Amino acid sequence: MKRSSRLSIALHALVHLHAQPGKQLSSAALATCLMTNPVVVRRILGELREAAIVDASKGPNGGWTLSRPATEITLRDVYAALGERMLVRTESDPGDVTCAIVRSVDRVMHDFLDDAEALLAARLQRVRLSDLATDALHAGFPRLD
Amino acid sequence: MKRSSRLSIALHALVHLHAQPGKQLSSAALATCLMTNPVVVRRILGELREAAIVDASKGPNGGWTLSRPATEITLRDVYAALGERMLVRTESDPGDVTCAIVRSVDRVMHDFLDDAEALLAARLQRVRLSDLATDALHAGFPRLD
DNA sequence: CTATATGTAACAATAAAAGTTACATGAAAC
DNA sequence: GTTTCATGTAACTTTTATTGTTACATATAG
Repeated sequence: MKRSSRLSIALHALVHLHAQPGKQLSSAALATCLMTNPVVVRRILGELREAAIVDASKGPNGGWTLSRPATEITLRDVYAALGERMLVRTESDPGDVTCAIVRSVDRVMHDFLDDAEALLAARLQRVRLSDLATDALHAGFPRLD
Repeated sequence: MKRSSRLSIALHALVHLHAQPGKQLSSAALATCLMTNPVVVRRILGELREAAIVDASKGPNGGWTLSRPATEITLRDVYAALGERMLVRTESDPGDVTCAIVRSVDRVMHDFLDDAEALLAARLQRVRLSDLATDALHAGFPRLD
């Protein structure tokens, strides 16, 4: 599989959970839907559980459910829960930081990326999980601007 | 070395070129500064050459120079020349696109990232190479907002 | 012609991400 | 209580992307 599909997998799983409200979906069942491994599902949803986005229950008929309505889950919540950076951080060689130019480049890029990251987060916050689910049927999607 | 340091290396090299105007710096010399390999320098600067940001000349006393003043080179130019995506594209399993949910997630994320990418490019355009170079000496840096 | 630079292909090494196996833990059903 | 079926997690393997390296062709100044 390609790089950084975690967010994609997470969203896909969440939409599946939303599509079957009240039902507990097991990691194995989700793994089949997502064409991946149950452990991968547990790893990713485990992070969402810590962020109180989903709940997990063990034992027979156990599995995953949404902790709250899909209208109250934004993509920012999911993004933050995964602790990922959507922005690729540009990094210099650690042995290279004695050079003033390198430090300057790093500092400027760091500031820029922090700034951009906040901007992205604000935009992600405008998209709700329910928007995603709706979009699976209709083409309409809230404009970002 | 860490992931995606190409932009960082490119900027570092460009500032070095700017710091010694008129002088031709060889890939080997730059590689020493950047703590990397001459071939890596050639690969990266080669892309900048195609974008008419730097010039290369062969033979003795050959090397790299800026094609135009550092005040006329923006970070967007460099970024675009490298053909990189600062935003990590979220990708789904190719065998999975028959699922309406996956396609929906992919479409929404694709739209979102395109949108965000344009936003980032606009911001990068405000930063000139000369700003970076100046920053290597002074702490002042143009505010982004 | 020679020395020295870029240009590039081919390959090796490294690092990050995902996939897999194995097993411990917990909760419901009987 | 014991059986069953789920999550939780550690350890390891596989895969992929990136970077580093070697080798050599090409061009150019002197």
